[in-house]
Amino acid sequence: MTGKLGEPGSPIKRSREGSGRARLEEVARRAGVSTATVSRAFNLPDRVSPETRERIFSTAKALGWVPNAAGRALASNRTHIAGVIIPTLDNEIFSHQVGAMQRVFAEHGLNLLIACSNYDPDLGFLQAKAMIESGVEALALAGETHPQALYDNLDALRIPYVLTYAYRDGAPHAMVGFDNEAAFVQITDYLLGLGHRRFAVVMQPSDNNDRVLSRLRGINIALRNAGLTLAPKHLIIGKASLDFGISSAHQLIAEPAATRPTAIICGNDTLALGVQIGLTQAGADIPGDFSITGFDDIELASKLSPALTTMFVDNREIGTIAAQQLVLCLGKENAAPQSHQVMTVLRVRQTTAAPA
Amino acid sequence: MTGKLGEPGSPIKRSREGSGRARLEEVARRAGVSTATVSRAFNLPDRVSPETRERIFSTAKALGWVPNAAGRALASNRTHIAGVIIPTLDNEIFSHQVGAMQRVFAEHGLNLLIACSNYDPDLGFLQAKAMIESGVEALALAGETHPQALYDNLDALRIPYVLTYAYRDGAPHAMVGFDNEAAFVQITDYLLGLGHRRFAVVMQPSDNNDRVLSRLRGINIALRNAGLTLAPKHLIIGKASLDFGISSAHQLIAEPAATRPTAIICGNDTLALGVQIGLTQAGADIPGDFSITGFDDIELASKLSPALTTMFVDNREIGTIAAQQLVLCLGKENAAPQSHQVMTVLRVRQTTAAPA
DNA sequence: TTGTATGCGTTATCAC
DNA sequence: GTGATAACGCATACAA
Repeated sequence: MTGKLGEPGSPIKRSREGSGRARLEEVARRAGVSTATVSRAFNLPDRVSPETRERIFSTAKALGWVPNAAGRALASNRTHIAGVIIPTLDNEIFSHQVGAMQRVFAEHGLNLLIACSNYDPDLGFLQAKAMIESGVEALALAGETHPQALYDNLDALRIPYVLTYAYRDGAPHAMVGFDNEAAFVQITDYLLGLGHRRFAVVMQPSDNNDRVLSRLRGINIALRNAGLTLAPKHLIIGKASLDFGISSAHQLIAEPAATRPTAIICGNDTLALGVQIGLTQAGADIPGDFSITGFDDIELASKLSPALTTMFVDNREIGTIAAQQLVLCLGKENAAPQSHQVMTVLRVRQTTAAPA
Repeated sequence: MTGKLGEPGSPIKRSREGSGRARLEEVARRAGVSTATVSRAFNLPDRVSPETRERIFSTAKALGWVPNAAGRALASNRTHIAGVIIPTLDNEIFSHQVGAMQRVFAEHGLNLLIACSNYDPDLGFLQAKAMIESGVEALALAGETHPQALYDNLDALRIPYVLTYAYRDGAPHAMVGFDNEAAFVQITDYLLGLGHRRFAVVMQPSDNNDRVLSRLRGINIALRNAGLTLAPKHLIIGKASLDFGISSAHQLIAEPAATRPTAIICGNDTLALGVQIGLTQAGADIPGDFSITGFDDIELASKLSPALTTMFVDNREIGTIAAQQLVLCLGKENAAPQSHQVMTVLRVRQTTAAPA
């Protein structure tokens, strides 16, 4: 039934449907070598004589043979697939991270599966399960808020993983990111240093979002250290869109000048730009009447007038390092990915000044 | 050697390293059923009695068993993996498309591989090959400019594919997108209708980019029909960044007012915003001195002052439809994906007016 | 350097 | 409804 006596013309009787594509075995038969040699020709070319190697390559090409992923994965116990789960691709923060990861993985012969959790940890868990069933060898997850069962599954299956966009000393998992809390302490301290005493915060929703919670914590810590607290009505939470920034601005400027905040800390540059647009529409002067800070430092932040004071985060570096850590783990047995803290940079521009 | 007599305690002697994870066979042994029944319990639950089914589920859970992707794929001849290749994730145009695709694929139990070609068709071909070797069942490719060998490979392997972000009547491949040429004819005609006669174009590079070539063609056709031509120095090509838009603006405003263009057609909203910023910096009045058009209608376009006249493109719809077409093909044998034209909408706002 | 034989973990066929 | 068993396509230990 096997190999060497089979005439090329007689199709082997099959009890099941195959893929219908050429198999390595057929390449071997036509090249007059064994299947082992064909396999070696592609995977360990040095151990095959140049002549037979070339013969194998050309007959494979003539047949249009492509190694079957499943067969290869089953025999070699490697899928060459990694995965990443992020909240959404609509935020350039994450698309930049994913783009950088994909590049690193591709350089190491790994394909990248991607899925979005839509800020829902349970959906993220489902996506991760689906990826595991597709045989991912490593996984990158945005943020720290994931079901314990996910971590348990990954540990049990010995799938290395890193958490991105966040970093905490002493965290129980490998993290590649920055300290969100410290970053917002820095922003708040900077504004306090300018003399601001009345603050507002325009932030994206904190549900299931450890990064946002850290940021709020950072702001509150810095304010408390200055003997201040954030008035509940000055904590404005909503979708990270220009529109929400604009409407928040209108809400803030409607207050009497005496109690009105003089500094507005925004959760990201989109919100900050929205606030800036809204305040400008209302005739306010920036930074004369209000100081505004953003976060991320998107390209537009430095080009508008007045240019936005914000915190630079290198999301591509986060993606690159996270992927590198995972690639490293796939080399060694039992290697665990290392945490890595990425630095942020406060970029002081024109939307901040001392209060009037 | 097999199953039913093996004591749970005695590890089966293996001549090779396995995955080290629990196998379906062990679930079967512990549940006191055959491997076939375990497989059925998960894949065809109706054909297994409720009691044994539950018993199987619980022992599988207790063992932490996860089906091996390779084994399953090899036996079932399905990987449940689709792929998408785009130029870059740094452009929200594509990240929105990918996000929409991922959602549709996930709803149909398919995981999504992603790769970026960086606007290099050869790199794209390599990425596609890598995906094919990972067993993708279907592929979405941005644009039409791909090596013929790629199309040939996909056809030979019977992997259904669609091209996105472009649409042409009578194209040889399934396409989901819009007619870039017609869209720019429309923009140009609109400006001509306002009375403009001197045009400039600020466009992203056209190398290996059929979409950009179509756009330029559209502009030139519309101008020619009006008896006009674009002066070479008024075709400014460069990276689709704010900075390039700004520098292009400075270049244009440096010309003597008599020969200066009165309308500036930009390849996308980022370039248009850059031009707008650059002209405003230079003290020009918009739309008094210059009319500006963008493309894509990003959120910011309608919020800035003056609001940008641009063309709306629903990239999420493109991604959704492309993925749906591919999913449809995976159902039937020999089904080919269908082309679908997505409509664009000219959104006239404040950056365009009749020339002085 | 090359071939032989076998296992990788699952599904599908067929018989019961 | 269930079990036995043969594929699925490839890689690799081992022998030659």
